[in-house]
Amino acid sequence: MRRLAQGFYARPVVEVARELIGCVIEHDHVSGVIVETEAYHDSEPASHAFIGLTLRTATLFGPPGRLYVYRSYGIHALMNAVTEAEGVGAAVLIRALEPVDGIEIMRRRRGLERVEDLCSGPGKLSQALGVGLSYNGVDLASGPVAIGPRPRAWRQVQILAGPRIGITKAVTLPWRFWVANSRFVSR
DNA sequence: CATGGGATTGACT
DNA sequence: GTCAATCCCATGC
Repeated sequence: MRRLAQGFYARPVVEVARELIGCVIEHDHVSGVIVETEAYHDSEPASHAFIGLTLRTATLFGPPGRLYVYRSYGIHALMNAVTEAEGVGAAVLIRALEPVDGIEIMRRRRGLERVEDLCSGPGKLSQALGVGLSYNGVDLASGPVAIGPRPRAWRQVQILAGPRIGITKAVTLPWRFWVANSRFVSR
């Protein structure tokens, strides 16, 4: 699969979050189309990067086009694509996929049958793809996880925007994007 | 060194 | 609708 170049990520995070909708994410022959994203930026308190550069946030402040993976609620691995210039802490959380390849592998990893339940949440899709904490910092342009451009059929889909989910600060920013009428978005 | 919170999920009432 | 699981990391003593 042809991959998005680093320049794609080296732009304002909200723009990248919107444009990642419809793109394909792939790991080890398992793949899906991104149908839901959220943007996070160090200027607003919902972002992990808001506290500044620490051991945890180092990947966020690093070069764009890398993967930021962290553990949520002690249980789940959540995946983000790092954006903007090095030194700015900004990333796009991948929140849901429409499964494409390796659906049987996803079912085995998730222990579930329904296709709509495999990747319809940020913790679910990491498990379905087989991506864990050890992937923090890998380069999306050359590493084991790849993101490619929108297939032709996905170039015209309607994208909606609204408030982000599951946060307690900056709750009104409309920085969540999703495909209208998709059965594969979270919730 | 101890503590507290969290960008979630699945099970249960 | 409610709620617990579970662990990494930042912070404070």
